[in-house]
Amino acid sequence: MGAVTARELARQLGVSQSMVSRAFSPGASIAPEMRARVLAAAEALGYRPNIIAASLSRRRSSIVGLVMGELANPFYPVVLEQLSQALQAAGFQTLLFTVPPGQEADAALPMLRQYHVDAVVVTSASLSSAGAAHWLGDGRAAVLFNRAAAGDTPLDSIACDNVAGGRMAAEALLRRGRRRPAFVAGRADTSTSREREEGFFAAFAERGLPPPLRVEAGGYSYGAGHRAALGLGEADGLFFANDILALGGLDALRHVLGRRVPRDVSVIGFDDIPMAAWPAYDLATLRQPVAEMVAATVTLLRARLSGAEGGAAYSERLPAVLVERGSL
Amino acid sequence: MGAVTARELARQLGVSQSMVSRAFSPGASIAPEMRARVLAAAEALGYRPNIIAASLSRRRSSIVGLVMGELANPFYPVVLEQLSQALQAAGFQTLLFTVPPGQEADAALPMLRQYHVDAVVVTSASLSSAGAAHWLGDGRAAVLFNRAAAGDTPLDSIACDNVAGGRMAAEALLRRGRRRPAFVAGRADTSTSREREEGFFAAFAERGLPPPLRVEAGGYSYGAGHRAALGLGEADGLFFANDILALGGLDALRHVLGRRVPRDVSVIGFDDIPMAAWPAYDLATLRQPVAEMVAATVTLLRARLSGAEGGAAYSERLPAVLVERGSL
DNA sequence: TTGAAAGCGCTAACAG
DNA sequence: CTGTTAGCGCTTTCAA
Repeated sequence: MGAVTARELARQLGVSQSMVSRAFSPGASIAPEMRARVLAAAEALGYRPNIIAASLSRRRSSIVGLVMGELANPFYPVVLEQLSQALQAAGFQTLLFTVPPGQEADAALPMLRQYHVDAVVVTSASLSSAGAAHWLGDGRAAVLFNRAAAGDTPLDSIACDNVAGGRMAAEALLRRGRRRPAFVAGRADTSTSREREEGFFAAFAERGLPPPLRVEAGGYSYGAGHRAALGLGEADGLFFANDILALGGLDALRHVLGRRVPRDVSVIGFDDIPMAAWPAYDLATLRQPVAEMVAATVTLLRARLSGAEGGAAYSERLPAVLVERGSL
Repeated sequence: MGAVTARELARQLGVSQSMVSRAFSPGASIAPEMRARVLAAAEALGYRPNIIAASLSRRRSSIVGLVMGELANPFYPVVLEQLSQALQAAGFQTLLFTVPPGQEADAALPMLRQYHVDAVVVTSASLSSAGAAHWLGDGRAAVLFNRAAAGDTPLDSIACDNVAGGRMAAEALLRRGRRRPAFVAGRADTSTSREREEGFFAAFAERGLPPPLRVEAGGYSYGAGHRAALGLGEADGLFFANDILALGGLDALRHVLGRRVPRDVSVIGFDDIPMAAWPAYDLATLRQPVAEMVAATVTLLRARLSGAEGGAAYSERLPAVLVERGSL
């Protein structure tokens, strides 16, 4: 380990080791010339502060834990990439934990604690109230991304306005003159599916129309969407809880049930994953504003980490955008 | 920070703090009863060793840096998920770095050094010789996943046998009686594309057949594959450097060029991403043995980290499997 | 087997 | 602005 330390560098410069530390600490009180001299020497010797040691001393790791499930849903790799890059840009590193789909993020918490991560972002998985309470009680930050906090759990959350999105899906189908709508739910334990369903059904109820059909796919996969669609032969307008389900449904409709889209049936999804735009699918959908959600998450994290501890849980809902494509 | 420390725990037990440390160190010399007593108390008080402190002291972080680009290619989320879970199971945590596609992993190295990660796994990006030398010179481990080391760089690498895979693609097309084959390359700077091409061309050359046509997509995306296929109107058998390119090509063939697959033209890809199996594509491909590659990577990492420093660079090539589907 | 003591490399008061 | 002095929480000799 040829790693040169601050002490070593200081010795060579004939200054105290503190000066090296200060040279690398943004707001520290150090003469500009001194800082320049130290940085130059550091550059020359290849010195870089040891973040592990700094973390121990500062009691702050600059590491954010990211808990993910469902990486198989193409929406999440996009989220992961953007989130990781935004965090990097904000000076955080990302410690990644993957949990099996449907399992709670709680399992990752002990590890996250041991690594003393500053904050945790949970996406495509949920955090139990107990887990959250334990975590927050420790003075750490936690943000749910694309998830709502369960019931009374006082957790920050950044997501898109799923209820409004569900309503927009309903309106789009109604504008196309669809009279026999149906909703394909994902897993009952995900807030996204529940909220989208809520908005979808509300739009029909408010117009005095009968409620749509409903089936539950039970998961978020192409195969689950495929199977779910098979039971919806008589519907003429299908709203799937997300795109990956919709793609599976679309193929079932066309290749198994022999129905034409959109002539016989309109299909609309949610997320706007890359595949939705492919010509083979050309799937209408509600686009989640991922970039804005990521930015909001990073902003929130910084506020929580620098600002006043506590404060009420913050929840932001960004609007989804209807993307009309050939399947509608 | 209510975090209880080893000293605190030791005080309550009336033992030395060293004993707490030993209780948590697998091979330490400590009486079984003592260990049990410590662990019980730890459990009761919610004590967990602070890994940051341990890392500083032990000069080993149990963190593996994972450098990725191209998360947009559906092959990599699968890799990421499996790799991260295998590493977790092996007692490592994953610090994730994403680099823009086409950029070298070198940019992440300084950060990785600062965090004193034990090893780095690079996938869907490459590591320059200079970067690798610098890294390895420091006594750390590095493994390329799904990449070959460039030229003389002495880097460990785990990948599938791309050359043999390319050959299998050629043979599959020949068995279908295709006479005007073409290869769609990805980026020239990726070893995967070059090796698959090599095997593909070799198969024709060995049979005294004229070399296939060749175009370069210039990247790994659906759109790049789509564009590349447009210039291949006269070919009757297309081998794409990977599946995501092939899917784009398939759509261009069918929806733009109006050619029927496989009647007019056979298409074959590489990787076996989930979408390849979807009915809308039903793409023949060469499946990479991801699980085996991941296992080999973890095994190699453990050997490098515990075993003798140095030793020659190790390179393992696992066989790809031909998956025949409707596009062939 | 156990305890004492010396760090790991850095940050953060506290004086000057 | 700069140097000195304590630690951060754990691992690891070295004696006992």
